[in-house]
Amino acid sequence: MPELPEVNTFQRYFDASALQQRIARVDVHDDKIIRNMDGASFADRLQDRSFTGSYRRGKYLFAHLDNGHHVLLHFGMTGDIKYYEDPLDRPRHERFAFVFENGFQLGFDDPRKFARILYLEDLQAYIDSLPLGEDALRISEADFLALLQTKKGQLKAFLLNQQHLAGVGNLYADEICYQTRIHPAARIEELSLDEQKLIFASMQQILNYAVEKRAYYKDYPEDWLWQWRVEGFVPADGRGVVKKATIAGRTTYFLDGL
DNA sequence: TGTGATGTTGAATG
DNA sequence: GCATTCAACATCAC
Repeated sequence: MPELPEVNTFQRYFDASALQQRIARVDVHDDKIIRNMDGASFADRLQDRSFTGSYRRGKYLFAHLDNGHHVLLHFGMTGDIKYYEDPLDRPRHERFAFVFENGFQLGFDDPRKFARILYLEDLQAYIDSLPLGEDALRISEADFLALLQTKKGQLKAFLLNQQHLAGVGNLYADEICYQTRIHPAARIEELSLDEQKLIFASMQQILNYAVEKRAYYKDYPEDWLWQWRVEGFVPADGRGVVKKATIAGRTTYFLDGL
């Protein structure tokens, strides 16, 4: 699930549950997703610390610690967090959990283990090392248009590239193409200025709406592609037919025959 | 049983 | 240096 709106929802959940509490210990069941140290070291670094805030950029959530360091939570394809007290509520694929002194814990669940957890002493150095583009909901229209001028290639590849723009993933990229009625394989160097502005406006509208709905997709409008990712679907305006193909290396549902 | 899945990275190629 | 393609990562669900 985790694209920008989902990670935004995780952030709100994290802020509402995990801040300003002493971490009594960290239980690490599987340290595969902790990428820059082993589980014991990670637990050692976090013990007796507390989280004081968080910062999200794209799909990256940085948890701020009271010593000025950060913990990166990147959810990969299947990451999730759950705050609970009863051990019976432990997520099935919990890889580690921050155990707070109030008896509750924040478990990090991740069946596929594609998540990336890092203990960071220098947040900015890490972001610079990626490098990570501006957040898709914080970039200005002027900067977005200027960025587009410097790139070429397929629209969907651009939207998915986190170095250019951070936060849009496979499903929201398809949603943007669907709602703008611009083909995901369109070459960005051939888009008109109006089309470029339309993409920006649509991206803002879609991501803001999803954030507002806390990424609860069942509340998404019927005229979104979201629940119609099925070949053969014809939108209400009768423009095109939904087709499935691989574009920019990812499974893509798009309107064919525009 | 085989296939594909909301992400990222690194290697190879053009 | 860019853009593109593909394999790899690991597990589950259909």
